[in-house]
Amino acid sequence: MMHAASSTAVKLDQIKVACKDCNLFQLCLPVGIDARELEELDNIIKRRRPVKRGEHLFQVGDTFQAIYAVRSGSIKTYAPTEDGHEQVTGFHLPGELLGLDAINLQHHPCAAKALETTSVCEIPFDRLEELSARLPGLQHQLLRIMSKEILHDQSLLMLLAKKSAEERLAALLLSLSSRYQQRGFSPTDFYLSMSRNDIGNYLGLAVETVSRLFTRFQDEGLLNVQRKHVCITDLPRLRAVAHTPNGRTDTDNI
Amino acid sequence: MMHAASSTAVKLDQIKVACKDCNLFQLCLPVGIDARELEELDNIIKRRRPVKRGEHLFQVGDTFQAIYAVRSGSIKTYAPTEDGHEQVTGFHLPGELLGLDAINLQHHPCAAKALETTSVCEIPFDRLEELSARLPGLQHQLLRIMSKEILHDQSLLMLLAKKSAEERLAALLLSLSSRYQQRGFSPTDFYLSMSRNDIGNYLGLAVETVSRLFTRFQDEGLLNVQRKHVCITDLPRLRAVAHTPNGRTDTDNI
DNA sequence: CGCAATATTGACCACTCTCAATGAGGGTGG
DNA sequence: CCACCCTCATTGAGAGTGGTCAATATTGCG
Repeated sequence: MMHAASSTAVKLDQIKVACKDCNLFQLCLPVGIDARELEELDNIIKRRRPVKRGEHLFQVGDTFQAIYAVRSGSIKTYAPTEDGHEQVTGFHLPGELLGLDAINLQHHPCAAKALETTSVCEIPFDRLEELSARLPGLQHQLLRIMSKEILHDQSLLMLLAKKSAEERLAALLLSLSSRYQQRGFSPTDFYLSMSRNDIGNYLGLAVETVSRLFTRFQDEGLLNVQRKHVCITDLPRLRAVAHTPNGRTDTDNI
Repeated sequence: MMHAASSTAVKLDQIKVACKDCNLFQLCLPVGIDARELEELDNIIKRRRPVKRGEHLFQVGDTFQAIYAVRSGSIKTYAPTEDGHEQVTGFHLPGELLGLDAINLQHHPCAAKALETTSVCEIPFDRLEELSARLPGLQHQLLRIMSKEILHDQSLLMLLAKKSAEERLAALLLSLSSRYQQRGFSPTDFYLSMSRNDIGNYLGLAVETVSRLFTRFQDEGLLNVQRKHVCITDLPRLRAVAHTPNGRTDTDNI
């Protein structure tokens, strides 16, 4: 009995760790999902072999089968525009989900490419849907997550519609900072896995503008930047530049 | 019996009509929801007294209780920005839902104001969630709708990040055109219920720019515009200006 | 080591914003 | 019914942010 109990405890713990590792806590933690339910959720999650830099997790038009959670590394999603160019729609760091935009049409409207060696969890969507029909808590979380995604996009809209180049880049840096911090990494010292091109594309700016802004920020003593390595030296002043009131803000969603 | 059958038929028909009227077909039609389920859905929908021009359906920060479907009229949603201004996040025409961005935080991140006398259906969200846990078809539709919303926002992102003022306004007009057409109204002849200010705000442009573009489009023979009344006279060429390949496009989502 | 891709920096210019004035509706009250 | 006002829309002139083009520097990779 003792043994059994212990074994169960270990098992549950492993599940929690795996789940956390997959960063699916956002799927299960916030509202009550009990141990059995957590295990059911864990059962449908597949681990995939790591995706190498430049490889695609999925391509535009691929039929939709699963959503993905980044475990480590980073992914960029981008969509082709009518005029043949592409628009970067997001950078996905550990703990973040991607693929939710494919549910409606059952195929991926954007492609997902690894910015570095990246490991992800794959969550078959039909099984998730099935499961969430049985677990109200899970259904609720799923809806919350999708709502959060909508909110995120809306805050990006604001950024693009109203903010200057300076404010946009500052906001992106603050967003990365806060997202890294949430995952236990340094909020002031991190590597940009994406190119200047990706950043410019994402923020609706020319590469040259992004480059100039990085040097300007550095000249103004806000940060040190050396190629892909960024070290924010004056977070409060960077927040001022972004015009986001200090403390936790919408930038969490950028 | 005859009587009973007839009565049932009428009842179902009424439900369908009401449902269509509420434009909740998107919630139930596309995938199989049977008559009984349709009735259950219909039962939780509330009709509200019409909202007059300038009145709010909800305010920023209001606790989230329901999502809304526009039956007739039009609604604009807008969010306050940090610097005290506001950002218009969407125009909602008959048949379109609003409030999905409030699910995550349980309060409305944006306000909804009627642009004209507008009637809406109110769908209490807790009851919808409850119902969709029992009806897999409904759950699926709900997720699809939210995914569609995400897709919509992403196409807007592209608009704001990459397109010129000209392309933006053309895209908005085409979007309105196609949405009116879907509802059985003329795709070339309609009233703009929103002000130039709202349009500019939404598209990330100054009012003056919007105004100048309207006159330019008119001078170029693309449309006639007189205050709020727009008559598109050269749809193909307007599409060319928007740089959206002809036929049905993403603009449905703008 | 050399090529290719990515970043940085500079000069110039265009698009769009800002500021300012005028014009057009729409409602209210005299 | 008209005068008035207030909001909204239009139009013009000037300025500035950010884009484009081009050259150079740096890094990574075969």
